Amino acid sequence: MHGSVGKHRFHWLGHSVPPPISSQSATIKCETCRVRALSLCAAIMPAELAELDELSTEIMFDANSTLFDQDEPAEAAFNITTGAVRLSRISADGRRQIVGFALPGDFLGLSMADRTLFSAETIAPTRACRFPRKAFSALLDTKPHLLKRLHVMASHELALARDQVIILSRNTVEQRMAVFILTMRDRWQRVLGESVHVPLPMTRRDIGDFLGMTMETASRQMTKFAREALISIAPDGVTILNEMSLKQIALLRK
Amino acid sequence: MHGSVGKHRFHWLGHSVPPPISSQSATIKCETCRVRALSLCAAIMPAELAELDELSTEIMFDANSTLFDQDEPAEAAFNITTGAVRLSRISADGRRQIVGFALPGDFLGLSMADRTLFSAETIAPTRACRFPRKAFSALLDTKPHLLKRLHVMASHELALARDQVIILSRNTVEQRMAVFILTMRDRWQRVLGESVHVPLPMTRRDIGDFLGMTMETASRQMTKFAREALISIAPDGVTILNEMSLKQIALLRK
DNA sequence: CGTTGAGTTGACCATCGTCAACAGGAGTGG
DNA sequence: CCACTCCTGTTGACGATGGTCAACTCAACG
Repeated sequence: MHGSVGKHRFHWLGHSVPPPISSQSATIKCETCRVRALSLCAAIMPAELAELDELSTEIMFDANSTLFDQDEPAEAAFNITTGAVRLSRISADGRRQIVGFALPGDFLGLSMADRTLFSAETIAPTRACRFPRKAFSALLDTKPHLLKRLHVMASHELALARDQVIILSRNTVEQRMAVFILTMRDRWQRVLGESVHVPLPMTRRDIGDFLGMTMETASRQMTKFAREALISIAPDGVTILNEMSLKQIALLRK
Repeated sequence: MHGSVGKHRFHWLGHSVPPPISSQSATIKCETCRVRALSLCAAIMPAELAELDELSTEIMFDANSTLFDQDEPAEAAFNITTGAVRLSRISADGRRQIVGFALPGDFLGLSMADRTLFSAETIAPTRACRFPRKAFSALLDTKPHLLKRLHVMASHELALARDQVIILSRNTVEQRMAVFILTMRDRWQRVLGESVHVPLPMTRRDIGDFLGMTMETASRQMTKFAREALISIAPDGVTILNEMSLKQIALLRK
C-alpha cells in the first residue's frame, strides 16, 4: 500500500546523531544501549548482557518500511531504539484501526504469540534491536525474572489499551486530541528529556485512525487549538504553548 | 452505591444446579471443577491439582457484591465458576467505563499487579475460586508453565481490549450492539452449550457503559432489533431469531 | 512541470446524546 | 395488605457533534 518514500524529515527522532545511511545491520553492545533502562532489557542483569548481545541484531529501517504484517507467523520481537513505528490492525470489513505508536524504548512482541496481532510499519527512519523468536523464547525459559518482567510489561499494555477504550468511548474529539498531545509529550520526554516540543511523525490520518475520528476532524481540532494559542503547529509536530489549558480540556467533563 | 439487593433472577447462570443459600465458602475439588478446562487451571497437570486445592477457597457472592475495588491492594485472584461479574474503571473525572464482563471460566488477576486496575462487582449470584495473591505468586515461581499460560491469557485479554477499541471507535451503535449480542452468545456457549438464548444479566446502563453509548441508545437499539425480528427480548436476556442478519449488521461497513 | 499525497477549510446533515415523561416491578414501612 | 419509593426500561423531541463530500494549497519528487 505504501511505497518506500523515505522522506528523511524525522531522522533525528530519539537521538542526536545522524541517521544510518544504509539499511544494513550493525551490532550495538547492549551495554551502551541508550534505551536499555527504559525497556524490557532493564530486567537483565549486567552479567547476562553478553547473552543478549549474542541473541540480538541491530537493524535499521527507512521510513515507511514494514517490520511485520498482521497475522503472519511471528519471527522476531523488536526493541525500538530510535524512530517511531505505527501499529495497526485491519478489521474484517477492511477498515484500519491504529492500536498504538511504538517509540524508542518500546518493545514489540510482548505477547510471544505464534502469530502477530497487528502490523508494524515505521513512520520515520528507525533503529531496532531484533530478537529471533525461538532464541528469545528459549532465553525466557532459563530466566524466569525476564518472563515476569515481560508479563508486567504486557499487563501495563493491557491497562493502556483499556485507557484507550475509555478515551475513545467517553470523550469528545477535542478531549481526545488534548489527551493525545499530552500523552505523546510525556512519552517523548522519557527519550528526549523535558521539552514543550512534541514530535508527531505520523500523518493526520494516522492520528485520526488512532483517536477514532476522521483526518478532517483531526486537522480541524489541531487548527482550533492553534487558533486558541494552546499549541503552535510545525511541520514535524506541535509546540505546547498553554499546557494548563490543554490539561483542563483533557480532563473536562463533557 | 449499590445495596445488596439479591434478586435471584439469574441464579441459574453457568450451571444447572440450584444456587448456594449461604454466602459461606465450601471447598470444591479442582478435579471436579466444571470450568477447569476453560480456564487458567487447564495448565495444571492432574498430578498437581492437590496443590491448587490447598491454595484455593470456593467463595460465593450474592448479586451486587464487590469482589474488589479499583486501585486497592490486590489481595487475591479469582476464577469465576458460575454467575457473572462486571469489571469497571472510574476515570479521573468520575465517569464509569465498563471494561468487560467476567463469565464462568474467566480469570480475574491475570496481571498479578500490586494493585487492582478495575473494580469487580457481581451482577448475579456468583461462585468463584479464590487464590490468595502471595501464595499464588509463589506457586507461579515454581511452575513456569503456569506463568507462561498466565501470560498467554493476558496477551489474549490485550487482543480483546484492542478489538474493543476498534468496535468502539469505528462502528455505529447498531453495529456495536450486534457485535455485543453475538459475542455474549459465543461466550455463554462455552459454558451453557449451543443455544439461541443469550443471558444478559447486566442492566441497559451497564451495556451502554460497555459499548460507549447511553442507556437510552442501548435500549433503543434493542427494541429496534426486536421490531426487525432479529431478536426477541426477555427479562433475563435476548433470544436470537435471525443470526444471519445480525452477523451482516455486525460486519457491515458503516 | 506534472503528479501525488498531506493538510486544510467549507457546506451540509445524520447520528446519537440530552432532557423529559412515563410504565412496571420489587422492596419497604405503615 | 396497601401506599410509597426506587430503580429499570422505554419512548419522544430537540439540537450539537462530528462524518461526508468537495475544493483547494502546498511541498516533494521524478
